[in-house]
Amino acid sequence: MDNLGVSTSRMKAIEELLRGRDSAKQLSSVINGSGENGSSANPKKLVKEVLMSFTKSLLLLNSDPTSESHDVSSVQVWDSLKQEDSQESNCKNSTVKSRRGCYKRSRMEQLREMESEAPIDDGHQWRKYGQKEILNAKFPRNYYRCTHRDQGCSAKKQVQRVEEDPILYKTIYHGDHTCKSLENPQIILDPVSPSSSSMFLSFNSLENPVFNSSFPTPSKQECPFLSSSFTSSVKRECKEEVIPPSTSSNDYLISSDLTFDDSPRHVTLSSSTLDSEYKGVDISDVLYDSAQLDHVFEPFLQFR
DNA sequence: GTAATTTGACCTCA
DNA sequence: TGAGGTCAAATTAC
Repeated sequence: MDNLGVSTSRMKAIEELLRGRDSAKQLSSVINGSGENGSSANPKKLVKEVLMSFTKSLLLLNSDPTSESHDVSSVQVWDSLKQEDSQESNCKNSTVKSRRGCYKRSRMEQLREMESEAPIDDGHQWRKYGQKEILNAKFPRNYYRCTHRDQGCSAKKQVQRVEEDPILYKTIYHGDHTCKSLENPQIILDPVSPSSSSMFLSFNSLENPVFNSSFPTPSKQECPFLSSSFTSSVKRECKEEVIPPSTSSNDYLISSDLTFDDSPRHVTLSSSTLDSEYKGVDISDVLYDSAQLDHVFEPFLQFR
């Protein structure tokens, strides 16, 4: 696609990301104790700036209807916009038993198609209701529907590994969420601290080995501070496909209430959302040098 | 005990 | 007619 039609929202988002990257670099310098650029900046302030940058960028991208970057970690293709087929199945009046298999086939419904390097966590809760071997396809197709179907939410999705590139997962969304589970699926606020600017970031572990090695895909017990939707989805997908942790993306909930202990090299997680045993995790290895930061930001900025 | 997943059967539609 | 989508009982996980 060409970039001529880049919207102002996207340009602003990119500006925000660049600003965030600068702040992250400064933060990196502070953590490394290099103090270059004469940066005596307050690390707390820098963290807030980085988080603010991500938040603003994601808001901008999500509010931009022309943006293809609703999910910055994936390639999204608005496959087709079709009218919802209002035709109700004529099975409505039949008994529960005889209604088996009665469904609206997605002939004219709205669908979105996207590919990502790991099963996408879009912030919504999904329940798997089927798996099907597809003719001439190496991998089965998995069928999910919104957990809040009882609230009338008809959103569904199909997930299937891409044959040509098994690292990729193709996700097709059918219908929109009418449930209130999340109004903005790309930005997940930490339910424990709703006032915080916590947000959900997706880092590609293949492109960012530092994340991969530092953060193997955790279970919920192992990492209770991670978004529950993240851990549940990863757990489910891994169980189905036995995805080794090294091939799944690592999505982490970054909380804004990071604090710093006396040593500038040690960044300590002391979020209220952490269980005591996870407080004191040293993430300085993650934010070690600015070269790695560039690597982290690279996928976000490639849309320029 | 409850919720989620698995899987074979069933149904629709091209 | 068969591929694909869904149902729902059985099973598993928490």
